[in-house]
Amino acid sequence: MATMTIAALAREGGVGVETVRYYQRRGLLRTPQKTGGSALSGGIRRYGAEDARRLKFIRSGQSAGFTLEEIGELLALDAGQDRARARTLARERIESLDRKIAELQAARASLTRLAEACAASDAGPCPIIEAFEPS
Amino acid sequence: MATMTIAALAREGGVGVETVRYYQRRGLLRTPQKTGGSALSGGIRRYGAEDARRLKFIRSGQSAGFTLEEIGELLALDAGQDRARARTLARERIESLDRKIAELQAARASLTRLAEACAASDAGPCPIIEAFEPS
DNA sequence: GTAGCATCCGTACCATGGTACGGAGTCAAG
DNA sequence: CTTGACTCCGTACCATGGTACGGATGCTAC
Repeated sequence: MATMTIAALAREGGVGVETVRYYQRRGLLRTPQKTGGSALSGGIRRYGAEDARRLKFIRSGQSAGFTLEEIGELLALDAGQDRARARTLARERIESLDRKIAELQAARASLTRLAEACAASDAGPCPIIEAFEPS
Repeated sequence: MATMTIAALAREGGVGVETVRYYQRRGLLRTPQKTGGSALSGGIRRYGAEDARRLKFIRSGQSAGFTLEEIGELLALDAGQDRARARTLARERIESLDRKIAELQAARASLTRLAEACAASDAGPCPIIEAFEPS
């Protein structure tokens, strides 16, 4: 249940070794006991499927726009089972996602207009700035 | 044509004075000549509608996901009229926006599922992590 | 038993996009 | 002609999310 080296774990999660260590420092991933090693020094830490799952969760949370701090809170809630708080976090994040999506769609529309206008004629000023102006 | 103080310009653009200065340092906004001032010292810089327009463009560009560096390039292109490059930038950014929008929509769907599952029962583990797992 | 990797760990550094500080100068009102 | 708000400018600092360095140790294969 704990067979991976840190490099294998990082590969599983699609991140670098240094990033795994960073998440450990941030308290998002555990730092397992070292196996082997002579009494008081050395040894290698080994990771298992649960660590990989957590790491993947962190990445998913990031792409959902959570900060690492919020992800930490979600992970804590997962353990503590504070359902109300979890629902609140989820709702807030959904609202924030909706705002961001609308914003990006508006930006996309502006840019599309720009590209079309720019492609339509080769004379006159390219309406880059105009495409962004409050329409 | 150049009547605003830096604070008025900042207010117009919905940013802070320090942010305007930062954009000047980054070369995104001009730093106009000082008016008044005794020969070699002092005076106040004044800004006009064109500056406000540029500032708003910067903010729009940011919400479209351009970095300040890319915005700088767009502003330069606006002057230089390199239409091909402008179109390329716009196309790339649209593709990037599409990817990002799809990602956020996927995240939203995940979170919605989470919230529903979490609301549906008050027993068992709240499926926070499960909602994010590769579905 | 040693070469040649990988791991461990602390610490330093990086990019991005600002925000704050502080002292000197400026300007408008009273 | 002073007070008080604003400006100017350099420099320092901040948060976020990493990335890099380097010496000591560990592990594995030959």
